[in-house]
Parts: sequence; C-alpha cells; structure tokens
Amino acid sequence: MQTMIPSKLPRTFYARPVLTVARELVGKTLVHVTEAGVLRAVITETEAYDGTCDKGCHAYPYKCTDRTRILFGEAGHAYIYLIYGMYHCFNIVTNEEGYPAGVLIRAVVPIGDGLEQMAALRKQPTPPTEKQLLRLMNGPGKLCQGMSLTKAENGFDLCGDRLYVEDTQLPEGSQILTTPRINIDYAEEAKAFLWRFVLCNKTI
DNA sequence: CTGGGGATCGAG
DNA sequence: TCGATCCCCAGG
Repeated sequence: MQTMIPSKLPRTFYARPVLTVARELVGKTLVHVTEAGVLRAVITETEAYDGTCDKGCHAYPYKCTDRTRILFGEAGHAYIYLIYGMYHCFNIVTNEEGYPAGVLIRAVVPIGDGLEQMAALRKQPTPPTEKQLLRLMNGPGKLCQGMSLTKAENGFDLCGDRLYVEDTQLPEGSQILTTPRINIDYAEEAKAFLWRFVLCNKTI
C-alpha cells in the first residue's frame, strides 16, 4: 500500500457554510511553519460563529469594524484577536466574501517533531508525558501559545505555505460530539445553538 | 474561586 | 475621550 501524504485543504473547503466547515475541521491537522521548526497538531474541538444570525459572533449583525473586517473577507484566512488582555484566539474565515463567519479552533493535540518546541512555548516540562500532551493545548488561549499564533499571524492565508491545515483522517472508531458553545453567556438565544464540535474516542 | 491584563467599540 | 466588556488561564 502506498504511503499517503496528506494534502493541504484548498480554499473550496473553507468557502462553504460555517457549520459544515466547523464539523469537518475536527480531525484535520493544523500546521504552523515557524523559524524554529514545524509545529503540528490535530484539531479536536471547534466552534462555529456566524455574523448573520448569531449573537455570539463579533461580527453580528453584519457588524464590520477594523477588527471584524477580516471575517467579511475571503474564506481560508486566519482571524486572530487578543482576549482578556493576555491571550489570543485563532479562527478560520468561512463562507463567501461579504458573509461574516468563521470557525474558532478551541483545542488541538500536538504531534510530530515540534513537540518539544510546543511544550516550551507553553512553558511546560519537556519531554511531555502522554497525559500532558492532551492538556497542552486544550483551550483557545493555550492553543495560540503552543502553536505560536499571535496578531502577527492575523490575516494569514491558510492556502499559503506558513500556516495551513492538512487533510488528515479521523482516528478509527472516533465520533464527533455536538454541544452548545463555551463562555458566551451574553449571546442570548444563540447560547443554545449546538455549534461546538468535539472529537471523542477512547484516548481523548 | 478570583485577579490579571489590554484592545475594542459604542456612548457621551 | 472613557469605561464596561470580552469566544481565557494559572494559581490558590
């Protein structure tokens, strides 16, 4: 059997409805090529945000500001913003231009040669144990620390060579759990939307 | 549980 | 211009 090399997700993947993209991103592999090495991690948790109908979204209702402008742009670009003065959140723009929506990547599990660097970025001991690996980037702020994502990467094209997602397969026997989103108490009726997707299997 | 920390954006 | 609010995390 031939060795499969995962391909980079094309723009057509991102240029679809945000719920479809959010669900299908679970199990794919986020890659950040940095000066110090290639950082790689499997996406285990996502949330959809839709500025046309969702009070949880920065761009609701079609609200275009300096910050949210990127959400109105071409699909497949990174939307990264600072939160609580100290952490960043990483999103991927979806849908067609002019339609403000994106997927928040909430959690990943690190893999590959960049493990030590990702642990160091998180100021965790190296090498990490199996259990520490699962906790290393299990939140949006921690994910940005470990994957070295800051406002410097805001607007990056995920169809470029620096930051992209590989089309990897879900692990055998895994399922995707659908739940309400986290920490959006202000979002009124949108709080109940089942727009969070979590990878579930025996080990995660 | 709480404090830290700074950008953001709408109100005034 | 000001200040309430924010898709969070580490430490106690």
